[in-house]
Amino acid sequence: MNRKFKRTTVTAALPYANGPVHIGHLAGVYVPADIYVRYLRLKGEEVVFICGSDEHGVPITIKARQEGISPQQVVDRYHEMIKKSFADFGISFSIYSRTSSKVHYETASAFFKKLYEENKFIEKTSEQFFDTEANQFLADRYITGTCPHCGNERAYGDQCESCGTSLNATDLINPKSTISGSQPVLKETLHWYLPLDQYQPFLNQWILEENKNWKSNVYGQCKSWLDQGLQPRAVSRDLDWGIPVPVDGAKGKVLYVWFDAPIGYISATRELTPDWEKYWKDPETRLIHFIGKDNIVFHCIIFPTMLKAEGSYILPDNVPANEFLNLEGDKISTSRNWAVWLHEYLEDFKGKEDVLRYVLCANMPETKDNDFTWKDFQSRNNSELVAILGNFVNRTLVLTQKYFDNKVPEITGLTAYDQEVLAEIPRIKENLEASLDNFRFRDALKEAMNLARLGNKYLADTEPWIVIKSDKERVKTILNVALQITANLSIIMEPFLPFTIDKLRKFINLRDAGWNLLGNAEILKPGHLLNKSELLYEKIEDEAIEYQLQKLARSKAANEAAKSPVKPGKANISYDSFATMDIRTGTILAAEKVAKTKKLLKLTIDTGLDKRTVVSGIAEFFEPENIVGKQVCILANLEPREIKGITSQGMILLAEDKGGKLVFVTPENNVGNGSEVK
RNA sequence: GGCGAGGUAGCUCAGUUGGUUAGAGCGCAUGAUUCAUAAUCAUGAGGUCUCGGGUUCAAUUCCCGAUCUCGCUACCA
Repeated sequence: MNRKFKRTTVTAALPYANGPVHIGHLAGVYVPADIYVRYLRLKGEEVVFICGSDEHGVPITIKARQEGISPQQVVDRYHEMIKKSFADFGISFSIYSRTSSKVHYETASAFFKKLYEENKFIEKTSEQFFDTEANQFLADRYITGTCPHCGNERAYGDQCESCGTSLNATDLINPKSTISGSQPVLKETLHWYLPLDQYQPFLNQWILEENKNWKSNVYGQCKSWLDQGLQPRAVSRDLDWGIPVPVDGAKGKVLYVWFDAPIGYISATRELTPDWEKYWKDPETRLIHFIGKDNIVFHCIIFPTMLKAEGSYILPDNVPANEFLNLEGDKISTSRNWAVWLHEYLEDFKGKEDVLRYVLCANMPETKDNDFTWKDFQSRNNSELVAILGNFVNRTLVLTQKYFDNKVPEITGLTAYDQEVLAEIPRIKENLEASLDNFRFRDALKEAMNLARLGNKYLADTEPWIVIKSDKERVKTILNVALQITANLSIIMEPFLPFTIDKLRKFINLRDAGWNLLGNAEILKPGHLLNKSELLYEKIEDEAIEYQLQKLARSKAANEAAKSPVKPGKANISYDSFATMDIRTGTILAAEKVAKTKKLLKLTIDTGLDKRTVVSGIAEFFEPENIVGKQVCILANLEPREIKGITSQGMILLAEDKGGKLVFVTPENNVGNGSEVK
């Protein structure tokens, strides 16, 4: 669109190598990126399409530990799996690399080193848990202990999975290292921080002023971050899985995964070509990042800041982030196995790569979250791909076979209507280009389908199967026009449906048709011999859809089953430890919502001992006016704690059901306030 | 709670720099047609543009408030 650029570098978000790829990833990132890249290539533009596996970070080390294998084995497995399924699905990367590659280690190290040597980082020490037996610092996830909120003894350092509370590792009672089982100690550790705050003026200018044309979801999200004010962010971690910090005395420290991952785009380009610098440093190169909305802050704020700090790189021209795709009304979830996995789809629907590409493009979450349903998948296949595109092509080819021995007939004279129809093609091309140039993929696809609709209408209007009885000469022209439409379809559909177009090109015996031919009414010359044709698409029957729905139903059932078991009991304690808890009955005298919170109620409780204030996270389940006067149980000798500026003295006892719903533990009959519960 | 995005036909989504009859595809109804995978083509029904205020000659479009959905973020003793 913007003519000042000579070439384009397109990146697609690096998939995280701890699981396979699903339709959400595809619809959000890889399908649009691939369409865009194929479009540019067809136009003869210079473009590289960069992607690879993101293989560092704590979740991969945890998965490795759980399975008793090395992190490298985990990423090897998923890297191969992801790479293969992308290739089978026709995502046409120039290179699909990985962040555990040697080139990436060198690139990321050098990048860090340059910023370090030019004093672009700030250094800070902080206290973190350290395992003296294993001799290493512990990520929050590697620490378990007793949750100070619910008493669950197996809470993690970042979150208690029993009560859902997010924690700091230092909050845990009796913290334990999951590596050695020993009690970790707090120890000072040094880390490097990227001072994003120093780049705020630059970012404000660059994003808010110079890139107002970014998609509204992207621009809005950036503005929100910038308005809140940016903070320095650590770019290193104490971990043994990752790229070592290339600084003396930084033993046991690696680059934080979000720092090394985007550099992976650069590394992959280096791996692809010695001439990589022109794709990253030439101001005449246009850099485009395709990502999902969860990645906006990294690609619009952090990575550009890194590039800016480094100094020799260009910045992204656009970051067309998509929203999320839901599945049958529910959020896609890897852990809940609520997903359509690409590798499973390719098995279940062999030869139907383009059907999924089509459906995901037609229903792409461009401006808001969208829903994928199998019924919609079936309907788009049967009533659009089969009935409109496949059908038109088949009608045209079958008629040509029947009447003209599969040779392109000559034009014996174009009517005004013929000319009108042919003149539509350049108009469709123009509309489609305007859409694709602005990353409106759904519109573009619809426009491309309009050409097939035009073809069907043309045949219906000219009725060659009737005219053939009286005027074969006229039918020559009609089928010539229909064949030119078919040839044009084979160009305009190529970015969207590459597998289909492969087949179609063979049928019409046409090789190497570039974008510049699109709109041309003489692509197929008279006398040109066509090949034998087959159907481009077949109907998808109810059984296949039913099978997929049952598969999902099984996932759902498995999730329910996993949720139901009552949590395992805790270890025995002595009566004495129980007796240390002073649990009393009390009456709620007053209740009000704590301002600016979603869950908190400020309660005034008559405990018999005194009247005190307790803050409780129950606002989602109770209306303040409905609970005044209610008698409850309260843990009265819990250490007071300040919450949102209010000192909370004690804890109200509640029972929580499977769904997380809370109910009060209330004496069966009203008893005096201050009665002991034992 | 703060911030961001969104709430438009049965379904999935466009759109309106405020202006007479608000669009597309699918689905549905009726008709035409049979070259084609019962596919196609034409016509039609279907919308208080989430709700309530305000600005205006005029609001679905601008402003304010409410409400619901999604995301980021705070919070949960």
